[in-house]
Amino acid sequence: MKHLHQRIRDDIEARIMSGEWPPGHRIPFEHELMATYGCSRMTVNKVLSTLAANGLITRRRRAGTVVAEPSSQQAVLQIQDFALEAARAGIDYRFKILHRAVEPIDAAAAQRTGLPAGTTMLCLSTLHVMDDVPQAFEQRLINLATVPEADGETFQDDPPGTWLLRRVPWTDAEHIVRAVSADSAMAKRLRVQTGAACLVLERRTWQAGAFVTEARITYPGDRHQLVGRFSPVA
Amino acid sequence: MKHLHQRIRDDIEARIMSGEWPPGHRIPFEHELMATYGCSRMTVNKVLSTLAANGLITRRRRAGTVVAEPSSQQAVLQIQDFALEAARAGIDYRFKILHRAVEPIDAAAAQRTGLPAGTTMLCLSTLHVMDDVPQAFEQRLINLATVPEADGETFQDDPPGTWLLRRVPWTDAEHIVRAVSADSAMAKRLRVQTGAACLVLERRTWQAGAFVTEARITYPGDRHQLVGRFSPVA
DNA sequence: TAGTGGTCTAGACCACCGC
DNA sequence: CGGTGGTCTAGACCACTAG
Repeated sequence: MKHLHQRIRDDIEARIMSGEWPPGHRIPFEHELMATYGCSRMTVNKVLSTLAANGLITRRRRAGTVVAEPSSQQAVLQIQDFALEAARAGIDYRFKILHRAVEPIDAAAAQRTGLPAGTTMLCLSTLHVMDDVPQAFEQRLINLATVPEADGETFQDDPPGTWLLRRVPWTDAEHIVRAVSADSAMAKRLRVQTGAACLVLERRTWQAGAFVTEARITYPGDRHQLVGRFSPVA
Repeated sequence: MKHLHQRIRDDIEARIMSGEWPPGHRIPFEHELMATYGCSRMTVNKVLSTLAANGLITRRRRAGTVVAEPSSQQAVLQIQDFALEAARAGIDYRFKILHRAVEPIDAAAAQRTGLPAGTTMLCLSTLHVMDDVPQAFEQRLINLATVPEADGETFQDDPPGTWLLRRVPWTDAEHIVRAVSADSAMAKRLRVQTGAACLVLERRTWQAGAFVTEARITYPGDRHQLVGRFSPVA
């Protein structure tokens, strides 16, 4: 192995993963690991801090370090950027803004976003098309109080999601994934049968507590899936 | 602020989040930050390493450190544990193993798991019921080569997923989320109309390269959604 | 090749908290 | 109270790579 802290980390991880050190098992103190691996305390500390940050172990002063209980399951899903995806696959990608308005939000949207009803937002409906096949329908709200420059933006080059991602850093996000049947309007837009199963991804983002945007993206169920790969340890 | 590295990190994060340092902006060198904050290089390095691990900045030797381009979007979804969820809500939860067999896997499963066709696995079909309403149908494969003790397990107290999570640590996982229409058999099991939109979550886990389990969980679309909250910065 | 980040040392002091 | 982890220092050498 190349680096000392890597060797130590791999070693400890292996013991935990193999079950040799089950949840609740006390891990050697830092000074013991120092002696074991013949290194300084900083090196040991870095390893253990990393493992703790990753949730593999729990550390408490005086009590020492123990193997953590397996955490609740999480799924990390990549949400594809259409333009990027298409470019990589050599596929033609286009998007079309079907609707654009600056409107006060309704009561339901107010509740979802935590903003007072009547707050005006930029409302956009966008259809994403690849090789002339509709791939997703996106309904988006953009908070003009947080992103005033969106008002004058024409979204000619980049779709709203990409444009926002490049411009506005976000600090918090909320995601909801659901399955719904397409109503007739959605079916027409996505060119599927009425009642066909669709995947709906809702995503709301905030920047330091200020609401930025909400996107509700509807994918035809037979054309899209969300995929994720995840390791509990970095 | 309490700790020096916290102050430094908050400071840099604030500059990035506010847009003062946009993507691509060169961050001061470590020795410059040392002087700015009057601390040692280790402290600065720890901060920048953390930020890099969180994807906020990109570091390259000789080239220096720059603010990272906003990463591709990710959704982190919590996958609920039925028993836990139900207990918290004071709802009755039960599960029923509908099918159990040790069988060689078919070609499709072999491809998904990366194992040779014909490998024998424990195959379980479980229905999850809350207050007498079916909430999910789970089809699971368990690799007996990795988890031999599953063979003798009756799954009387805990459903297979919970049992596995408690016993087998995992190092890698793959998730796929799709929307499908219920066929007649699934509709009957979940007590929905044939053709109703269902959310399907596929999850495959490995332990240090060895396949552990595959779960395909089908939720009625009108009864379930996956929810996640996420912050890009730890 | 020079300058950057990556790693590591051998100390130190402190905050916390279980005994 | 004493031992643990949390943080920090002032150095050092090394690996990588842009110029």
